Amino acid sequence: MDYLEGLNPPQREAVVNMDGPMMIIAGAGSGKTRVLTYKIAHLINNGVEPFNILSLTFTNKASREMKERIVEAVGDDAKNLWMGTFHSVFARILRFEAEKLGYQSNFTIYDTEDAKSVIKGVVKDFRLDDKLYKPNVVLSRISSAKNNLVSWRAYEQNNDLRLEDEASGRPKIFEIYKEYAIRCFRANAMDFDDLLFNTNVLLHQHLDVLNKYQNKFKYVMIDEFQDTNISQYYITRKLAARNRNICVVGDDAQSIYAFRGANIQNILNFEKDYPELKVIKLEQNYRSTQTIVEAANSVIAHNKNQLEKNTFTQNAIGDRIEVIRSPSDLEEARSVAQSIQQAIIKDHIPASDIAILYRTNSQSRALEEALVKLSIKAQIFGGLSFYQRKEIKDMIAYLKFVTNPKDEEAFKRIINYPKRGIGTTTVNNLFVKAAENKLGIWDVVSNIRQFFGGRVATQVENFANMIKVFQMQSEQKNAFETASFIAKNSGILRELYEDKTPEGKNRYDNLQELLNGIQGFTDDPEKEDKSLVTYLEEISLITTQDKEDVSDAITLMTIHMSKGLEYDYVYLVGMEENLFPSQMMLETREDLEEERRLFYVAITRAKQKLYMSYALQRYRFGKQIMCDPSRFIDEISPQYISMRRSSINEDLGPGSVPGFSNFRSLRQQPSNFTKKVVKPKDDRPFVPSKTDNLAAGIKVRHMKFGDGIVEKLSEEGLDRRAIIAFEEVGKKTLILTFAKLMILEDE
DNA sequence: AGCAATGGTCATCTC
DNA sequence: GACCATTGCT
Repeated sequence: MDYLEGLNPPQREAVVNMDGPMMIIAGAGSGKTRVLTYKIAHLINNGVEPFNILSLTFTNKASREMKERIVEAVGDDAKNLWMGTFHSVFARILRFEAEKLGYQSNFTIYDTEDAKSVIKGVVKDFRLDDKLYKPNVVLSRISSAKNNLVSWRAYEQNNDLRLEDEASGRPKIFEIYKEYAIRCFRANAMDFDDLLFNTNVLLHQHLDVLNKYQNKFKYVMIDEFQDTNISQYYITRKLAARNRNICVVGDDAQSIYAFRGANIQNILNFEKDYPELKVIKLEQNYRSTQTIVEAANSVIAHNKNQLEKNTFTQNAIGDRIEVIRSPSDLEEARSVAQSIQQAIIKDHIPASDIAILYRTNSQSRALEEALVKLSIKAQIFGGLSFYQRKEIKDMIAYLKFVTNPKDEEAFKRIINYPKRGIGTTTVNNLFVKAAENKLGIWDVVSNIRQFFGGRVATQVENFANMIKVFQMQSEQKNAFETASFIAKNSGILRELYEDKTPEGKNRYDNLQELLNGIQGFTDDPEKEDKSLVTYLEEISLITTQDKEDVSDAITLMTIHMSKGLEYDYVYLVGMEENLFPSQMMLETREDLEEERRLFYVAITRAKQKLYMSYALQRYRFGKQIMCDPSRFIDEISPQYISMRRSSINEDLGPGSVPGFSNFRSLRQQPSNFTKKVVKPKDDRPFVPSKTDNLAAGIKVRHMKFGDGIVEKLSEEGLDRRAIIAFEEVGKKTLILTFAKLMILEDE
């Protein structure tokens, strides 16, 4: 078949071997998405029914794109594939089977904010010290328990965990876990971890269900296997137990999600679980230049724990990695922005092929401002997502409460928003009454006269009646009609409309945008299930990468988010000790190795050119602090790096760069540089001159381009530029803040 | 009840 | 610098 022609031998082997367990170790840029796509297409071509194939990916976007490509290859049948993220696929299955676990199929999904709010409530009700039992800490403890399949009952009986908690001064965690679980269940709600945990419970306790899905999923594929946790691994192992047609794809060098329970051991366990395992290594990188691939290899070699593999490329050698040093974070942002402007203008790189990557979201701000100054369009991923904004969460809380009136978090958001005179005291009384009578909050609210009288009862009754109308609407109308009705009649729309401040205007627009989004969902002919519940599920499980790309803009995101993506030019900023590697990852070897894998991921995003940048001082936590360059820069073999400074006025002397040893070394220079390096005509040492007095007609020398004559000077925005006619490489426009030029005075 | 102002605390990454 | 929780005032 012709689609096999374009594959290299290991890729082809991965595609044509259909049956039995397989592990594909796929280095960065080795074409694994292609392999996975072809493999599924190949299965379908060979008679496997699409609805017998389960394929788990990392983002919804990835799965959507993959599905589209398979549809193109084998036809509409492929739409029946089960494809999606772990969370979305198993949420779907849990809805079918919810009753078996005592949930209702309209259960809501609690996001992290909801979860923390529940925990806050528990800590308060238990009269525990909220300085000690911070929601973040408690939640991550509970989360990692669930990801390791430790129920609250098991937690209670687990001495090791209890001792750890005692050692950290938080002996009551297990009680909070228990109460948290009870409250979520009472609210008919599952948090992210529950979606996986409960799937495990389902497959474990209900043999009929297990049988059903084992028969259904004759082939199971998992992408980004290195990022799966125990809970996810057990699910797939159980599902594949009958047919043993399980194919996992991953790269241990790119495992960067240990903090959310990912277990790199899964890859090693895999060989134990399936002795007949076929292992295929995709080692040829089709993405990046040789310099980038080898630089990345030289970095990852510092890690002890890794599978043996040898990634290589036949691509051109390419430019060295340029390291930019700046006096401060603001200067850094400016230099990077200028360099990007140059890349767009001079190298004709489309903005959409350029990305700035950083370790923490907070770094985006300075960069964004610098880019705006040069009018470079940028799209920033991460930070507060659309669905996390207050006005959006409020509206969604209405939708959630209407579909699931047990949802206590949604209730708390909407009971007094917009203001209807039901304050915290009243709300607390309602909850107390519910607890006393062992009822849900809605049971009390919807029958308020049985419990309260007076003004309170009137207000609450009005609220309950309103919700009842909404519920009736939702039974008769589609998601969009229901949502618009609620927006109008709850008073949210008016509330936001009347706020004439710019922020208020913005919130109003956001709400309209949300309604548009819901309409888009209802009108989408591809969607078979248009219920509100499905809509809510979809937006709860959205991944940050699912956002559609804005064309014509450069991309700013964290390194974590960039996994799986690629760009021609990549700027990796904030290469400083305590920032990257993060100071929180310095304590153990495992942490540092994970951080190094993150660095590896960052490097391997670049196709053509990679810049790294660091600042000598930076604002952090409201203070200006001094920074040292990241140790990671030193871990790249020096022959792949070249060094420059953002400002030519800085003192230039060997050894003036702390922690940076060999930047001047020209040894082992790659031979077929894509950009030609011009040899100077004499052997005078290259010393950059100040360019203040530069004028047309002056002869200058450039490190890379050789000798030339200044033709014209100009100023654009903040930069001074010079057009220089070089003898060997022709005319170049250089930005003088960057370009290191040596004035040849003897001419 | 509800608002505005103040003060204290805490800073990764994310489904 | 951002997000809370509390306080004090109406």
